[in-house]
Amino acid sequence: MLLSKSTEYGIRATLYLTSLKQEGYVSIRDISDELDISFHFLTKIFQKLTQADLLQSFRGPRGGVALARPADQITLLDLVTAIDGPALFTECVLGLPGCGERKPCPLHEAWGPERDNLKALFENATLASMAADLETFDLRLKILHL
Amino acid sequence: MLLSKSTEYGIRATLYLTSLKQEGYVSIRDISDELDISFHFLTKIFQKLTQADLLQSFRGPRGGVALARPADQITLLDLVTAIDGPALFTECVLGLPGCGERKPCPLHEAWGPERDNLKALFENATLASMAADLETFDLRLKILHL
DNA sequence: TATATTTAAGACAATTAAGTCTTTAATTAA
DNA sequence: TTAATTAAAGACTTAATTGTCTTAAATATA
Repeated sequence: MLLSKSTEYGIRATLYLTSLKQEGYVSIRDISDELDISFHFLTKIFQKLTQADLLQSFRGPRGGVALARPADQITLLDLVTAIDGPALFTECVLGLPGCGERKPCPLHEAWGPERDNLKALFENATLASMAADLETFDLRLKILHL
Repeated sequence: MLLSKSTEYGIRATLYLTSLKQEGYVSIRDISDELDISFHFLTKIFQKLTQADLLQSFRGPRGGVALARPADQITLLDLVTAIDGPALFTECVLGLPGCGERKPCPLHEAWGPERDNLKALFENATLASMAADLETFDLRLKILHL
C-alpha cells in the first residue's frame, strides 16, 4: 500500500474541510460523521497536522479545526510527510539501510526518477487545486453506502 | 512504505539466487544466512513464490529452490504481485472502494499515469537485467555490518 | 459561576504484519 | 532401512497499525 490508512483519512478529511470554505473552525465530529471516519482516530490524525502547523485547532464551543494557511500553500506532500513521515521519498525501495550513490541497490537508479515524479505529483497537488477539481468534476471523498 | 518487508526480502533473495547462476537447487538456509534474513520467514516468502510458479523447490539433501523459468522471463512485477498482491497497481490511492472513471477521487486522474509508470518500471526490470546490473556495477543486496 | 461544547492526551483493545519455533513430509545417501 | 538433510505447514510470539474509550483542559454562554 502506498499510503497508510491514517494518511488516506487525513487527506480526505483535510480536503473536505477545505471544500467547506468556512470562515471559522469546523468541528472534527462534523467531518468524521460526514466522511465515515472514526472520530477519535481522526482527532489524532488532525493533532499531527496541527503540530505540523498545517491546521489550527480551537477548543470549546464553536471550536474545531481550520487550515493554518491558504489552501494553495498546503500540498499533498505536506500532508503525507506530516502523517506518514518522509520515508516514501527518502528510503531505499528494497529497505537497504545506507543505500545511496556510493553503493546503490539494484533498483536505485530506476527508482530515483520515479520517486522524483511521485514527489512532484504530491508537491503540485495543493488543497486549493484539489478542492477546485472537487467542485468542477464532482469528485468524491465519501464511501458510497448502497 | 511502498513495498512490504516480505516483498523487500523476496526481491533481494530471488535476485541473489539468480546471481549465483547455479545449475541445481540452492538451499534457503544458504540464502538467508548470506543476506541476513530470518530463515523461517524467508521460507514462507519463497513458498508464495513457488505457489505462484516463479520458483521451483525440492526437498531433501541437495534440495532447495531454483528459478522456475529463465531469469529474463521473471519480472519485478511478478515478484511484487505474488507476495504483496496487486493492490498497489489496482486500488485507489485514497482507499475509496469503487473509485473509478465513473466517480473518481481527487487523485484519480493524476495517479493513473503515475501508477502506469511504476508498473512499467517493475515490468521492465527482469531478474536477468537486474542480475546483470548487479555484476556490472557491483551493486549490493546485503546489509552492511560495520 | 456552572454547564455545555469541543480538542488534547493517553490508556486500552483489535487487527494485521513480521518474525520464531516445532512438527511433518520428501528425498538422498550411508 | 536408517539417519541426515531440506522444504512445507502451521502454531505461536512480538511489534506495529488501526481503532475505541475515558479523562483532562480550554473555551463560550447562560
